[in-house]
Amino acid sequence: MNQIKKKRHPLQGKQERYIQPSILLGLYGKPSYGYELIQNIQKFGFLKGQAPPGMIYRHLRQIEEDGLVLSEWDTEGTGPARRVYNITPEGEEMLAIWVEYMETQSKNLSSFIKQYKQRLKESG
Amino acid sequence: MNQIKKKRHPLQGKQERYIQPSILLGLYGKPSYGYELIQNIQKFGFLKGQAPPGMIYRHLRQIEEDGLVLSEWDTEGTGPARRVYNITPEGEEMLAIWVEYMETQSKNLSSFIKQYKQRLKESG
DNA sequence: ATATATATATGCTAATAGGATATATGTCAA
DNA sequence: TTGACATATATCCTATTAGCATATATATAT
Repeated sequence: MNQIKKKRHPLQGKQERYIQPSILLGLYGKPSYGYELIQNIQKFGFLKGQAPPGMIYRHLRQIEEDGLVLSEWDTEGTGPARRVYNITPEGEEMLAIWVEYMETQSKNLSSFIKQYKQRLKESG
Repeated sequence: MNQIKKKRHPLQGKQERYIQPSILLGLYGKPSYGYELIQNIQKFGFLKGQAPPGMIYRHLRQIEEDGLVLSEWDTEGTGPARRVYNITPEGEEMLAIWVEYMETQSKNLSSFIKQYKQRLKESG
């Protein structure tokens, strides 16, 4: 009966998974659709395993509502119809903002790790 | 009436703020207490401005329940009594796990940024 | 006396994630 | 030709977390 504890475990809980910028970068330069993005987005490494479909589709509809992407049905080709997304100029701006933020995070993380190792050495 | 939109804005919404590892590193090698940690934790750069007190105290009690820290009241000295926290061995282990995770995130972020800049150059 | 800094704590609401599940279409093999 | 499977999108419910306000109390400075 330690599921309760496990649920509270920080590294099993909510982590920054960068789903929105991953979707935007996945669409940058090349239109795509939910199912394909699910396969591609995990390559960025922020998700362990496959991206949960429900969340990807929710994100896609949300960012379309926010004007970051535009979709249209693609009934051509094989298989079920696909809702194909294109990034908008607003979406590209948002991606740039995300990248700025990620650069800051990356620097903060490096600095944090450095400080940790310093203190580890001192106490070791 | 665009508060609704603003609330949904990703970079104004939930970001990874690394409060738990920041508290743990803040206690690593040196006991401290809530009010002091609030001042110190912002130096890591993950929070814009001051850390929200309510969240810090909630985190502290949570991680004590999880066995990562131990507290005792310090009624000596000036001002109101302080609940002084010490990190436990379990807390140090958890911090090490956090740092591992943060190293991974840092690498993923660098890689993401690199891919973004590559595609920007191609389309530019 | 009273305003301010120090110090901890709780309550309420909104946002997000997790996970299951529903629905539908086309392909392929027995 | 039917049943299994891959493709593809979408929604529902609950648990977790964040955001923010506020309560409470003590010491210090004016």
